[in-house]
Amino acid sequence: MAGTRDHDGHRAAPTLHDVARLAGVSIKTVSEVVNRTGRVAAATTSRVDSAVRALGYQPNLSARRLRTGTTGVIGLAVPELSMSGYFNELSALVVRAAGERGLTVLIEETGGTREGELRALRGPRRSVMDGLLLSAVALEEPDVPEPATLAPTVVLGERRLGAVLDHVTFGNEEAARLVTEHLLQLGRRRILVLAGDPTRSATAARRLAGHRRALHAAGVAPSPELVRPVGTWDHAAGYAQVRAACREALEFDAVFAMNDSLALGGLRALHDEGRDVPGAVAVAGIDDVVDARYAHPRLTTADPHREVLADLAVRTLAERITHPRRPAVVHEVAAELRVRGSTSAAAEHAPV
Amino acid sequence: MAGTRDHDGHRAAPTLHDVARLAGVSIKTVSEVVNRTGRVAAATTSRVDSAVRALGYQPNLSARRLRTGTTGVIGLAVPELSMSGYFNELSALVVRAAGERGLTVLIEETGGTREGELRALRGPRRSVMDGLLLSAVALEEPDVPEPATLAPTVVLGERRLGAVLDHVTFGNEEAARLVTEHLLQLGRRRILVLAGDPTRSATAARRLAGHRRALHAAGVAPSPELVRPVGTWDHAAGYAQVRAACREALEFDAVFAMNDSLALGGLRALHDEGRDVPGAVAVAGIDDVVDARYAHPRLTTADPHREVLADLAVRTLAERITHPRRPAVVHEVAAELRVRGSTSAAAEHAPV
DNA sequence: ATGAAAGCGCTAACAT
DNA sequence: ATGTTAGCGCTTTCAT
Repeated sequence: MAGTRDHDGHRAAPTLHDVARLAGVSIKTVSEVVNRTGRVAAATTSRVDSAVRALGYQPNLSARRLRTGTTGVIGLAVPELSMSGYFNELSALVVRAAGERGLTVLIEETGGTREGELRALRGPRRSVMDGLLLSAVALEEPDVPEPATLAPTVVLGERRLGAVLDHVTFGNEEAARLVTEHLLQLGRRRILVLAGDPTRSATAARRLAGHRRALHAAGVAPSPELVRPVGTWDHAAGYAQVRAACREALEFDAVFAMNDSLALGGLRALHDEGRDVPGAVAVAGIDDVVDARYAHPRLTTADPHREVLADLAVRTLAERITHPRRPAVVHEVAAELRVRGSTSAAAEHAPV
Repeated sequence: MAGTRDHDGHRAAPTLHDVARLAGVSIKTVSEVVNRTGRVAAATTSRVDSAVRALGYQPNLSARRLRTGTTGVIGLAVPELSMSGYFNELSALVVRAAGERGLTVLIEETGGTREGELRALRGPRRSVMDGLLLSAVALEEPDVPEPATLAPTVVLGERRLGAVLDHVTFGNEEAARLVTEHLLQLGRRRILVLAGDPTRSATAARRLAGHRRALHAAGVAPSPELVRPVGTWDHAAGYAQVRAACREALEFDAVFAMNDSLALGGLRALHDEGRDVPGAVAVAGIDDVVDARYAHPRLTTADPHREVLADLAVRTLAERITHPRRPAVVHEVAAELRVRGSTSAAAEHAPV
């Protein structure tokens, strides 16, 4: 019989013990066979293997973790898994990249707050994971616990948590600069900015900085009234702000959104207001989300190369897990401008 | 000193023992204080609490699980977390709903294959989770292990895994019927169907059945050439099939896509082909993805009420975890038609 | 009200 | 080549 029944008639999962008894060997031998470690005689191995199959034995990862500190589970903490957009796509890619390395991903939302990020960084959930990928937006350097205390951690996004932790970052400032430069080159001078709060989000701060730098380089004075704050970085916020700007008769000939969701919301608002895109208003975002490529018109944006980023992040974390004492590394992935129909009518009819 | 240093100078996480020593009590007392269980004197409690804070103690969930079989981690196994679309939004909602109940979500991709789903159902990862939410598309009833063997499991999607497991399903057939009826009422008779493989996906089979039922009820004969197979249910596939249909000069006055990603891809293809939507071709999908509401024109679709679904799923699983022996339950969430501009020009200018 | 100790399933010294 | 056993951190009976 596979396993033992508890008083309820419920069957407990078979353990090494059960397998050992069935195969007539010691549990150590079973452990070695299961993990393909140590040298076990071929005959014994196959006997154990069939016992494993007969019982449907599966190692208990909690027990293994308790003993060895390893589970094959890594954590991914993001501000929030909104319905659509960057973190959603990123986590899909992280799950994929992790899966390719035999790792499973535990997803946590931090809400983008200091408390949430601290909870991810040192909360009890850490004890089931081998390492953590943290998309930090609120955490400040002094919050980071003494490195020796910290289990393997890789920070995603702006480098802000000191030189102690590995970082995989994306050129946020560069991306915003590229997009803004592109709009300026098209002759646009009144660029509406859909901007996250730079005091609460490092990403927002970097992107705003890049935008300003491009304006400055082109000799265009920044107009405070063109910067429209958004709380959440989603379609609804982009729609609301652009719609409001139109109603207020604010003059603008371009929209630079800090991400594609905002841009797509803004695009929709412009349709509803009857403004021609890109004729009257050019629109661009950052992220190169899938839906950007299928919008009407297609959305010009900066591609952060999320696949590269996700793969690099998982690889860096895997490295850190196997080599906890190596010095911290920093990887930066460059952004790439994708010009499409929302800024250039010519680009709209190029091949997909 | 917080914790002990290992030979490497690396600091081990503090344990109940460390806290007990610092507070001058036994580890049992500490355990009771940490879990707010049993009656401990107020003075002792506060002494322990400050020791916990001083050391930054965090319970080791692997050890707890080993002892009690509980971690606060649940699994979510989906066919695949594509870049955008249904499962993406669903998992975001599940993570949210789980978070509200203090649960964390371990995400797994099954690839939509029998092996992948079996792996999720009985693989070693189960030993770190309290329960599993399984979006089964390939698994057949006989694959399901004897229920007594199985840890808490709730199946999402079509009811196909017998009466043994809890199911939270969505009215797939109903949804497809609603959408098709709507298109027929508009006078459309040549409906192009972007259809997943009904032999490989139960969802596809149900949706196709609903579509056919609506056709039949309206006395419209189904035309095999109008059913275009798609491998993946994403934008690219929808784009490719609609584009191909146009090039082949296939006549159609509507597109019914089995999900919104396909529909949005198709919509883009129609733009590129210069077909008027909804004038020449009406387009509708299923899922009510965020981007459907911001597409141009806005996409008519069937809303599966994902929030309700996600919440119900998590709640059902939580119930199952606390009451393993209760009889299995089935919940079905009804679909709701959302008429928008992609089928009705009038609807396009209604309030968002 | 608090403490001592067993044992969850596993790995890895240490024995044989 | 295989077996015995300690102990990872925790909860929980059983004593006190």
